[in-house]
Amino acid sequence: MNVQSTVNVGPYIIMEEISEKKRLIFESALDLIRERGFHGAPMSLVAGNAGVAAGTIYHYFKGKDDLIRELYAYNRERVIAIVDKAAGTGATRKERFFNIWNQLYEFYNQNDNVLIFFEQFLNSPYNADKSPNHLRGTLYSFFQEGMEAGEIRQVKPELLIVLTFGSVNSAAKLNLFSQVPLDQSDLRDAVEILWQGIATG
Amino acid sequence: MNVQSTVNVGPYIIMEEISEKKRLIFESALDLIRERGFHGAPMSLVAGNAGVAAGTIYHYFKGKDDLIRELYAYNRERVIAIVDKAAGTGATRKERFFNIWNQLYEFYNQNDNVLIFFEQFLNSPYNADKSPNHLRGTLYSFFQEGMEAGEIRQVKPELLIVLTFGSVNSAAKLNLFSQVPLDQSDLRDAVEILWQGIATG
Amino acid sequence: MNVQSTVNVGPYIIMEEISEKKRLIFESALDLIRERGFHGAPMSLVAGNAGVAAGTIYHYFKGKDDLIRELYAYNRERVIAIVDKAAGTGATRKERFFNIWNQLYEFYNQNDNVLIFFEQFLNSPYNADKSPNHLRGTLYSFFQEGMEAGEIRQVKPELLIVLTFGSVNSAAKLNLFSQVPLDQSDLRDAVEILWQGIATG
Amino acid sequence: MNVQSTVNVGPYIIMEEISEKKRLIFESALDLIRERGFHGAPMSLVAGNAGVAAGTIYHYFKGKDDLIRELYAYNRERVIAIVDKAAGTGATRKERFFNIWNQLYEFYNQNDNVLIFFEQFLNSPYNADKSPNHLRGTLYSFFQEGMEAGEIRQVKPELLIVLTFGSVNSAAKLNLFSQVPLDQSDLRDAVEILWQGIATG
DNA sequence: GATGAATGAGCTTTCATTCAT
DNA sequence: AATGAATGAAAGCTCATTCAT
Repeated sequence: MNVQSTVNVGPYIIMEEISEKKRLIFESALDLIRERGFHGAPMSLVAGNAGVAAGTIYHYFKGKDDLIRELYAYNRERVIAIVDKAAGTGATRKERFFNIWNQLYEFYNQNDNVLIFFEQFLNSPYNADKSPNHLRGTLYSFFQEGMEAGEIRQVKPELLIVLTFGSVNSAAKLNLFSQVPLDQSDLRDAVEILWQGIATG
Repeated sequence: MNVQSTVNVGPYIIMEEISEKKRLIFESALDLIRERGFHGAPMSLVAGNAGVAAGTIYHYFKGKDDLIRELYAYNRERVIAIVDKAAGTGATRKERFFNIWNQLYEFYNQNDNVLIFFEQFLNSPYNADKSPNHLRGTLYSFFQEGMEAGEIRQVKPELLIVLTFGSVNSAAKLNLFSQVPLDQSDLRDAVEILWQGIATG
Repeated sequence: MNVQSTVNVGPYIIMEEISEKKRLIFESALDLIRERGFHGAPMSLVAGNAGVAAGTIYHYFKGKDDLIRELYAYNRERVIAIVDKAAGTGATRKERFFNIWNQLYEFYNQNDNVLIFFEQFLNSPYNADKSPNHLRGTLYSFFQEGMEAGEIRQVKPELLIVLTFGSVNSAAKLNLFSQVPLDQSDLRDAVEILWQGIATG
Repeated sequence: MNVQSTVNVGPYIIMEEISEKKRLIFESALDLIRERGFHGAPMSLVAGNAGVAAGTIYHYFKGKDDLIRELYAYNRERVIAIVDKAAGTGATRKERFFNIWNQLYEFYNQNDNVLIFFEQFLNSPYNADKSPNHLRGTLYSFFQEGMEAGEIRQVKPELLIVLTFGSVNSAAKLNLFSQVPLDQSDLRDAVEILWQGIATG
């Protein structure tokens, strides 16, 4: 099955497999965009680095726009899966929050091409309305329930969501791209700053 | 004196004047990039919307790269000027922090073309090393002095800087581009969350 | 017996059978070319609309050129068959001429895809020398004999042939593609105009 | 003035001048299409044979479609001008008809690229409705007045128009592209056949 | 015979840049 | 300084054709 999407299999949401060719094209595009931006990722190069002919991409995607958008949807699912999994691990809400933050950080840190791609995509005309994403879903419930339990400050959940993603992104970019690498202690600082701000008392 | 740069005049950092034509070109480029991305801002359109001929741009800029980079430098100065000014207003450190955050938010909220441009630029190949910016300067001293005074948590100042900018950006984008507009109360929440996280006791 | 050609079987010229697949491919190509021109009839679409795979066409034709040329040859035979049949029906030469003209008109009127295809083909590089067709054969003899019998004006038979086909085509295209539909009376006008011009006395 | 169109200057309809570059591009396209068809006339070749760069064409035409359509409109005007001029020369209606037919024949005979282009264009998807052209205008009035004067058979004028053009085209193509060249006597035959058919008495 | 994924040459078109005016 | 016609490299994409299955 080539269409990237999700299916419900028992209690878990899993990503359907994507064809090997599609994965190669995704990987190639992701790396090129990270390295050279949308403009520096012509279809010919995406194809070349993926080891396929230029025309082959058009069997899997309607065009460059479609490729970019599917690339985003695919990686968005990866991030959602990380949040979903981390949100289920930990005894306390605080522990679960720390797990979410740390797992996201770890993911971006090891997949800086996704991090860069996301930021390029979200602020580009490909993402027509430039709306932030992930505003619904697990994280929304996580914060809402925390507020109901009196553990989280009464704030619009969407605000908490974007502050969380913003915090992870800022830390990851600082570590990856500046002369200021972050060690474990710095990361604890970063997540504690956020938690202390959003937790009650 | 067309080259955009900064000079120290007594205690103030001021921006040198830029020619009217340059300003028109900047404005045109900023709007086009916001609306259509780098890819949708060809020099001919930048020129057209600025009311000049295509060739004219090349009297002011070496090429498109140069234009983009100068556009960034110019707006970076605007942001620095806002931080510098806000950092000097307020009785307490907390007040000054709130002013900085709010002034930045206000600026991005009223200049979403700058916000979008920044995010596109910083993650693009134009910004070769993708290094976050603003890591030195007024904000650095602001946090450092706060730590020395025991009012700010002992954390790498660069981390505090990116978290601050990240927080402002996240809030501004949420307000501008989502279906979740932020009112004054939400904004107070946002800045308080951050301050509570970085302030001691 | 897939190769399309003609054989003489007794007094009749008959078309050899063509395979069902070939017929489907011909029909598909004819309709696509009529609707979208050569340029809008890619092999993949021809195959798709014929209900076969792209590769299958290459079992029946050497390539697109070959397909087009065979398509022409096939329909040329259909037209020749119509002329041949009509030329044998009618008591007088005039009656037979009217039958030829009317049968041709009827054929084109009911097969506008053939009409359009012919005009596209004959003026295209597929028909390298752009030579008009049907210059020999039944119609040639028909006119020659008419001249010998003193019933037809002494003119180069080829001229009479192209004027006849031109007259039928012009009328059919007027009826099919303009806002000026032709009724039975108009058709009689058309053929009478031609006959009055070529008949003696 | 670059836009090809017509203006009324006193009693004459004249064609506005078109720019030299445009004329070169038209000429190049016409020759290539004649020689190789639409498919064999890529923009790069059209440009090359016109002595301009590929991009230059796009200063004068929106795209290939636009070029083709303007090419048609331009040559259509040339043909209309010929008819208009010839229709005004000659003492009798018959003389004028002969002049129209002969001038048209002469034009196509000397501009076979126009003849071939017309036939390709009219039957192609460029001419979306495939409607025959020239159905109104000078020729329409010519036949209508002839009928009112009792000199021309009572027939739908549009039918007479397409028969006239069809007759000229058939003769020109026979002469140009077959092994049957037409001499002056043949041409007189051709036009007399038509006139005898459409004239009364 | 039949398939359709894969190929890659070649198409139309865009656009940063130049330069004669 | 200012113009904008002209350039031509390079982009996205199509499609006739092949070939492993």
